[in-house]
Amino acid sequence: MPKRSATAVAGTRAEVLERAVLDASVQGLEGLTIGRLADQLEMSKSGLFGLFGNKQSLQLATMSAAMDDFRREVWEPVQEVEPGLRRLLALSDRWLGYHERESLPGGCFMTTAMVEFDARPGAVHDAVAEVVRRWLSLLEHEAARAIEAGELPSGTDPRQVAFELNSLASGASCNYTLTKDPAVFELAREAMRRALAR
Amino acid sequence: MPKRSATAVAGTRAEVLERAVLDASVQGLEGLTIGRLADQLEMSKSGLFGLFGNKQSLQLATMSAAMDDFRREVWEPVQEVEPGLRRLLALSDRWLGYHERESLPGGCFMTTAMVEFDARPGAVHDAVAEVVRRWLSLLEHEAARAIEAGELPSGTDPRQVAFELNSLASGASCNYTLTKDPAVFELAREAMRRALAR
DNA sequence: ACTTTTACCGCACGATCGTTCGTATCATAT
DNA sequence: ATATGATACGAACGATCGTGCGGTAAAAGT
Repeated sequence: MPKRSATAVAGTRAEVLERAVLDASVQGLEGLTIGRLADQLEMSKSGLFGLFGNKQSLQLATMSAAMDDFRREVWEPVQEVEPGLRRLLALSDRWLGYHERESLPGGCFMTTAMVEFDARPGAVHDAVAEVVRRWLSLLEHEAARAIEAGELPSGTDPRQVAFELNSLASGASCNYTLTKDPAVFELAREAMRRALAR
Repeated sequence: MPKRSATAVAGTRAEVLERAVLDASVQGLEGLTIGRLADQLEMSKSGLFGLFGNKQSLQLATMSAAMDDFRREVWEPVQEVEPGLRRLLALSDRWLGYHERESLPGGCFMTTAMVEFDARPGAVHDAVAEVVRRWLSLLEHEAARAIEAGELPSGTDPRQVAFELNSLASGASCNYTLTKDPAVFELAREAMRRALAR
């Protein structure tokens, strides 16, 4: 006797992924375990397994879900701010806020996945690399608009801006998760402001 | 029949830890496996296990060994540079150089351990937190000397400097390990110089 | 009303994990 | 020469991992 109707499939998948994102942010994508996940959701291992086919697909889907959440919570809200410097400032603030309110118990998901798979070949590595590349591209693009508009000195390297903002936000998140000292967010806010005020 | 004399015990331990550091930089401290380590070193699982008593001790010893290497390769060489700004600049350069020459296949060990254990309670978490705290303290102390000497504007927050340098170096290492694009080190060098030239 | 598909389950598999135990060999001290 | 402690070994343990198989009940299609 199935616990859910056929029309609730997508619902089940979403529930699993929601839980998986929380789990993986703490234990890592490799530390994700089908058995533990099934226990937490009070469903069978094989049932959960069948939803994804293999662990790697679960890992990829989990990362995808985490990225969706990040995009929804951080990127999309600042799309109403005018492009360029203003948007980068708003983004920095919202980005840090996302980590500050502990949206994920294990801190920045992208950083966790990146550090975990940066030196391991495979499909997950490639997916992580692509996600990071795209995110940095977005930041670069926005920085480029700010430069065009004269809001940043001409000659500024957009990659430079993107790298600095990303490193600072990532560093803040890790540091906070480790120490639970919210003061790092003020340090990061200040540093990101300075990176955007040359 | 033992393969090594009793006086070579410390040598065996050192060999194991050397290998463990390389392994853990890629697989993480949790991904470290006694069996795999034993295979690589062509010794028995139980023999290797006995050297440490339990896995957690192996993890702690491995991190300690990695930190020793980092201190030897990065921190100690710049002790001959005069304290303050000059030393911070030399440190930044040497720090990035350490990662640039791929001293560890998995990139920055401290970052790997930090991201892996930041949200998991236990002895390893506490050890990582202590290592990070001490490293940031060193950076802060050096920044404070630079401020005293007037090499950085008075009113500068040493914690701010330490946080920025650490985030940038860490970000550069992760990014490089993921993409193998050495250009990120130039971005990091530039950013660290700017963080030290206010 | 009957078939097919979907969604899930229980069970079991081989592999690998950390760990324990008993034992054999060497270095050293007596 | 003998006893002792350190070092490393092989074998085995219970647990847990990802995964495959066969079945069952509900939903969907006809």
